[in-house]
Amino acid sequence: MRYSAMFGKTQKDAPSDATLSSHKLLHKGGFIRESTAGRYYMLPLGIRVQQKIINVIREEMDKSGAQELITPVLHPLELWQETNRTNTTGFELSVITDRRGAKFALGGTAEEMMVDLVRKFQISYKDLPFNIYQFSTKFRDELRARGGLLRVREFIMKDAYSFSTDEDQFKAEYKNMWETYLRIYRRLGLEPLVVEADNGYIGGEYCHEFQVESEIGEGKFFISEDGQYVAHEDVAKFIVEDKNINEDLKEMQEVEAIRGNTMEDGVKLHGLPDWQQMKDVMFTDSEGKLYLAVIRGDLDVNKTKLEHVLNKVGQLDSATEEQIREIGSEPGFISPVGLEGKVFIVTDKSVRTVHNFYGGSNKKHRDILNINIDRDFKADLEADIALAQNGFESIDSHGKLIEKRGIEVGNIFQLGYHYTTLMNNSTYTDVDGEQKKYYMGCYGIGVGRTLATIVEKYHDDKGIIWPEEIAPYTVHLIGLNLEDEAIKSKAEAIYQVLQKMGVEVLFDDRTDTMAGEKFADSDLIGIPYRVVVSKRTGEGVELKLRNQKESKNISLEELVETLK
RNA sequence: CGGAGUGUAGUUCAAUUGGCUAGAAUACACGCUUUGGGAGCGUGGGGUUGUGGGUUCGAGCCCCGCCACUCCGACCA
Repeated sequence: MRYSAMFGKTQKDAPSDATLSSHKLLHKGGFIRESTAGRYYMLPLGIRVQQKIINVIREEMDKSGAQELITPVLHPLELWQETNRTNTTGFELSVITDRRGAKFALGGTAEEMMVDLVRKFQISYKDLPFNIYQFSTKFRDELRARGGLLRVREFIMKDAYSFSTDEDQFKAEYKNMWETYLRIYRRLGLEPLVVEADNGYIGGEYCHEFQVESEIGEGKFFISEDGQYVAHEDVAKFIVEDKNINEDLKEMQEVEAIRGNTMEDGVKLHGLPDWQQMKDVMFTDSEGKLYLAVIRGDLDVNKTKLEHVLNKVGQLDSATEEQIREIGSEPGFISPVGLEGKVFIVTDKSVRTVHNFYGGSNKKHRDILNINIDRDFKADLEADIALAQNGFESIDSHGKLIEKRGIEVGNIFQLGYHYTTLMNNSTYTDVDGEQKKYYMGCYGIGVGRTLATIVEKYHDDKGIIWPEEIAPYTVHLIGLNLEDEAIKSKAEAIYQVLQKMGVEVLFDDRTDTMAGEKFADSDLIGIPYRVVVSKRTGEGVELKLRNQKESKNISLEELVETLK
């Protein structure tokens, strides 16, 4: 490709609102251009990188035994109604209506479509297991797009769906995908951590995220000191040590408490440790039913865990002050004592590590001292609903938990019978002639996000440093002094030779551009091999690798040998 | 959805208290010059100041509505 003919040139300035390196560099380098929030044009340079990433994923997926196909972008809305996901998805479904009035969802994920496709066939147990996947544009009406390509509203995703007879057969495929993903990311120059995570609206019981460690990442997770336990904040487990559990139970006592509504206010007023305070957080579901989460004062409630133990995934919100007052309590002074029967009380296991809690009384400016579970109130449910924090002790003696941030570049989900239970006729014929439900899994990789993550990891202050496997071109050939016919024809000749060899070359053939500008562009674009032809290079050329400082002069033969 | 903020040339930004034909840099086009780290000179094109209304002799600037975008949070991969 001749630079002079390429659509989409480099640019000195990045948009003023771009904050991330990947966003700035991809914009300046001429890889992407903004359309509206969270939607991007992918320019010729960007497409080449994207295509190479896709090819790596495709090769490894095919090697794993998965089979590529494609589903329509418009999903009949009835399918989403069948699984009751028109309301429960985390992202807003975009729905359009055709001229006959038929409604379609713009696909954000394709479980329903794949199950619907599979049930159109007469599948026997002999056909199982299989794994089908696609690359397609996904639509997610994110509340807030951000960070260049990292969180967008339209993006290409590789999504795979496995169908198995049972959990055992599925687990083999889950492991297969796990290993396939690690191979894919290794080829892309990424080393993600595999993090236990929450299934969210996708459904199913367990899943893993592939997180590339990064300060700009949105996902928070924990890794144990020995590296054996890696879990997302939503699901991370930890040991809650006993506090004053040997102290005798004292008599409950209501006292005046002129204080503010925060935990600190309580600590200050009573002069007692924060862990002895009872923290009470009120939640409501979509029907207005109230749930009181009770936890030790030094811990926080993990809403995801709470939703799971209540079987209300994605359905809980903080209760409003009005709702709290309606049941006879008071914001900032909530207590489980006296609320039994009025709300559903869930206590964290940490409530059993402390005696003689202090906390609110459901009355403004009145607190209760020496609250004890069982004696003074009863929980409707006891569970682990606590949020992990940096430095907490991990379970199973893996050491302390270390907090990390990461970019989630992919995930693998166990779906089990979730979709095949909700969708009619999604069955295969087993050996005994019975119709049985499929055991499913799904596996996603965000292509654009992966691309941006690679840039986040591979760049310097001058530009991108693409790993060779996915660089838009292998060689950036720079011609200087091109007004000199001899030099010009030599550069042209090298361009032809490399192309004939099958080497992908971007040839900076501009005659009206300063040398410095060409070098700056080449650093910005980040192609691995920079080859300069000029009056200085004589019979040979100058070769410099983008990831190295030194350049060297070599002969044409050596160049050909290097790039073979 | 809550809080904060911003919309002026393709881009980055100016424009005094509300006052003359809305400027500069960069990018783009042409000419000259120049070719090892974003060079120089000259000329030129490029704006319904997001949008609709209002106040005013006069609005880029003040007021109101709407739209878009950004940041923080909530939400979510």
